[in-house]
Amino acid sequence: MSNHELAQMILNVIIQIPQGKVASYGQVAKYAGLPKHARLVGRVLGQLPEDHDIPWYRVVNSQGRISLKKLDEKGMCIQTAKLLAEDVVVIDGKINLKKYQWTP
DNA sequence: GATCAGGCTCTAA
DNA sequence: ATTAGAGCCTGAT
Repeated sequence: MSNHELAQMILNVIIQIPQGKVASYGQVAKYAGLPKHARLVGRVLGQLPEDHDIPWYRVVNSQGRISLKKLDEKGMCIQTAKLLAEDVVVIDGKINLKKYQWTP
């Protein structure tokens, strides 16, 4: 299958994350039917097309932390801000997964 | 926390 | 086509 299809599947899962909840990369990968492709999820998000309704900021790593690379300080800021705007408490780039992890 | 190893895709040579 | 390096990860040491 093409990488684009792959991206579609992943995005399709991500857009189903309800407001006020977050999901981990591995979780998204799993629900997209890609058990071990957590890293690919991150990659796809990084290469996002311009025409997206993707709440990428609701996707964090398995430890409830924001995994953006050092270069993306701004992106990280935006992500925390967006989450905070949705009633998700983010403290120093960390989220309480107990409360906010998405469980379909 | 920090480190290691495992697992998987992408890009470039 | 094969090889090598790197990446917005994960689970265990």
